[in-house]
Amino acid sequence: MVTLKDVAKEAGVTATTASRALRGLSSVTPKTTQKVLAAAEKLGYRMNISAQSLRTGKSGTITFLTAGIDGSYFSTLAMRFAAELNKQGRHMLIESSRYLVDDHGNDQDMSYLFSDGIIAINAKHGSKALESHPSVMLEDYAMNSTYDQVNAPSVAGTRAAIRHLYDRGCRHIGVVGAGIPPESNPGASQEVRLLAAKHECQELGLEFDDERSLIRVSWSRDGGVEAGHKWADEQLPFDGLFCPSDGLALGLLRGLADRGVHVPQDVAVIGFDGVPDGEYSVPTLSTIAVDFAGMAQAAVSLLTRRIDHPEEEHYPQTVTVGYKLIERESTAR
Amino acid sequence: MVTLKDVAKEAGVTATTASRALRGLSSVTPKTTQKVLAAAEKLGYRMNISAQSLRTGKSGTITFLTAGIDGSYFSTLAMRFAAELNKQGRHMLIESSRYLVDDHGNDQDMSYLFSDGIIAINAKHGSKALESHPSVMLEDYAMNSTYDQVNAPSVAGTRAAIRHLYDRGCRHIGVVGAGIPPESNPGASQEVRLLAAKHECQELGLEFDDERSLIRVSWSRDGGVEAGHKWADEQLPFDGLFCPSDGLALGLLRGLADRGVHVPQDVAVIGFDGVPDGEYSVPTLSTIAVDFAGMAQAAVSLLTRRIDHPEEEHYPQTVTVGYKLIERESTAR
DNA sequence: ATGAAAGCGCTAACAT
DNA sequence: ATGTTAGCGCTTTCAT
Repeated sequence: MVTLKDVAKEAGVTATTASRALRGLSSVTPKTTQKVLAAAEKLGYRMNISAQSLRTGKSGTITFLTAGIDGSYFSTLAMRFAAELNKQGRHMLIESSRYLVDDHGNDQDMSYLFSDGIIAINAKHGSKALESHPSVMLEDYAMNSTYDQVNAPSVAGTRAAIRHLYDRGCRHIGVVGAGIPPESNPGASQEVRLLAAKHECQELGLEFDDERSLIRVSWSRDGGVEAGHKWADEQLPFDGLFCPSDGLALGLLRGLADRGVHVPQDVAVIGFDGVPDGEYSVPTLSTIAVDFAGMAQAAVSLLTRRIDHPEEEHYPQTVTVGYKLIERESTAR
Repeated sequence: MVTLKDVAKEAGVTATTASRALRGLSSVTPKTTQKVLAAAEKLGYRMNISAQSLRTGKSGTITFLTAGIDGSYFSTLAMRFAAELNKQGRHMLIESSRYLVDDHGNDQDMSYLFSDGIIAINAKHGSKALESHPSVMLEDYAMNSTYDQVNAPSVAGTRAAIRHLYDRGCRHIGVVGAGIPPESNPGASQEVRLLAAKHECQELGLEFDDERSLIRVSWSRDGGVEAGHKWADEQLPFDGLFCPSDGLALGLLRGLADRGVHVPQDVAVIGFDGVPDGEYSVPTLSTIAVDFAGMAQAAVSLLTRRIDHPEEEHYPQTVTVGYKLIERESTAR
């Protein structure tokens, strides 16, 4: 293994100078720098990140903590973050939170903690990992959080979606998803969007009943399929359906197709997120496209600041990014 | 920051003993181990991975090197690998190779090299990163490779797909994708599958013309859309279409829908990969489902062996995993 | 079964 | 502008 010492010897300087040259510090003569660079190249030198990290206390790595990256939503989001971090010369470590807790809900494996900061989505508060690092929570929505938060525009976006259905002539709007009121919280965005949908319906003077206006299914593509079957089989009275995620909406489209239902003629459908898949579905999916890139930028910049200036006092900040209503076939009528 | 020393002091032992206790070595009294564990817990000790890694020369991390994880194919694959690695107590670092080369094609950022091994997909040979680590190439297909390879069953799977179209009555089979012969190589699997399709067609006694049997489009969902338009607009004579990736197939379905073409009545379509999306498309997509989990297992075990036994001589190995033909609506006729 | 000492490869602080 | 020294936190000899 080629170490800095080897490079230094080859270049006829000490390790310190070699280190400085490699990092491009201006205190080194251009000529010396050249010699060092040439020596490194010649020997095929690769820096030992562990050593650097041990010495400097920084690893240049951020952990993206998520239950999984399967599905377009997570992979699209994860890619945005990777791109944003790479821009800064940092690297992204993806961890599946599902492997990190034991049966008692305690952190199981903590080795990922060597990263400089954590970006977590749908994580529970108070975990040791989050506490001991600069962290940003995505889609958290907790009030008075001690973490920085970066959220999708769930309220504004949902209202825009409902209003869009209304503008397209829908007067009986249904919402697909799990229950509203006290129910448990498998992702806070779900609850927020469901509530916002209710409010907007009421504001538009539409009837909204917690029992009957909701198609209660799981928050997944399969849940969407089930909702589609229900709409047809139980002859639900909705002429417009809001899905608080594109996955749900894409499943719904499939479920309705199973029953020969025509979208948007028989019922209009709109999703939320703006994953690329909605561009290719049959019919194509109208949706609220969230500014994923903006989320990545915001989160990374929040994190970077805390990492680079650990001495500054930290005031938790909440960023809500923008959205764009994308009108496609599923509401074209 | 709580270090091993602090824990040792709290437990009334030395750092050496504390280290041994924490690692569960049998040379430590159960009683001492308990004391150390309790001290660690009490102080909220978290091991410094950089230090451990510097000392042992292992980081417990594998890099998954890919151009991007967008799209179901990559994210599904990446998740399988993350799961497999987590089973072994290792962690997965995802790197986008697109950020790792400068304009001259040289490695740009090499810091990710701190991982113990690399799993690369669609990577070019000979990069420093790959050379200096235990690495496994996915979907490589190069003969006489010096790397371990883990491949999808491109030949067998493709032939099964073509035969399936044939069994469903198709006698004019078209293949969607970029050109066969000398063309450049944006992913070796593409070329292999195209060739296998040609061979199988010929074996079945079907006409296959390099010019006319191929719908030349880019290897992407948009390429699939374009192929669909072409089929309709140019009245191509195919009654069955093979897409060497599900992305292509899903795009094709959309492109055909744009022109009001009915699948499978007007033309049958089959894909390759077996991503979950095909289960929800309209129509649902017949496909060759690759054993992703098997790929992950094989690659990780190959890698693990080399990492844990660096002294063993290395004979590059090629693993080809299995597949399953999944018959869905797009070929149901 | 436990401890003492050395050192992994790097960089920050302090000379010169 | 460059060198010397020390030490980041851990594990691995080698003693005891």
